[in-house]
Amino acid sequence: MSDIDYALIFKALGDDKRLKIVQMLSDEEKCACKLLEEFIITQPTLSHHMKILCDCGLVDVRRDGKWSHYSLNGEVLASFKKFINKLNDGKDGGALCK
Amino acid sequence: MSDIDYALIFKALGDDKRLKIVQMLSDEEKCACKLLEEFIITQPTLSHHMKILCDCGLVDVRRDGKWSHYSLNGEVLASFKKFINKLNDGKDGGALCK
DNA sequence: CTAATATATTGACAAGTGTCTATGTTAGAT
DNA sequence: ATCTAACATAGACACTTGTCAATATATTAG
Repeated sequence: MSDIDYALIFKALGDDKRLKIVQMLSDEEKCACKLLEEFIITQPTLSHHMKILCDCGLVDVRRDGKWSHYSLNGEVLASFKKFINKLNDGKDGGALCK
Repeated sequence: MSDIDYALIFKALGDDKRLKIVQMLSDEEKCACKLLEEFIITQPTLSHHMKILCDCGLVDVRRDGKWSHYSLNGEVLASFKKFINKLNDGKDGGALCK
């Protein structure tokens, strides 16, 4: 259930276009053709990016006839947020003494 | 002040070793030699990874004689968390109607 | 000064990545 | 079945990346 590879998620988001795609998927799912309109890349390139986003677990696909609808996976996103929010710099008066 | 390239931060964290380094820097700064002990990589390779982490803004260096002490940059980390926490899947009863 | 220690820089190389064109696959319309 | 639309897959290519050995720089000790 929690075989999440966080480095893989970071790597997936470490590309301008994929990061923008994830932001576009925030709050609402979108089909590939809608996503494609926002970029000046070919359809196979978008398909490649979506595969990377799906492989890391952050994005789900819902097939509906000819269309592929992509959305953020709520559980993985929540775990990912949790992972990042646990990081702490030691300067903001936390549990550590100076 | 907020010329933060988030994709660059994601890219920096998209490597197993760099992600582990950032976790090691959570809560307390560490010098390069301490970090190096945890990995089976050469010193130049660690130096290369630290440069990438510093270049994206997430990590700061404090030079102290022969030693370089690395720590997480609180402001960038906070902005980064904020950026990620704004992402939302549209399924958890947020402001959206079904 | 010389020597040693901690770290950074350079140059090289194999492996990985983003992109394209071409082709394949699947579903709906005619 | 044929055609078209939406998407995926395969192969190729330039570019980037992680790694190392070798070298350079900077600081401290003697």
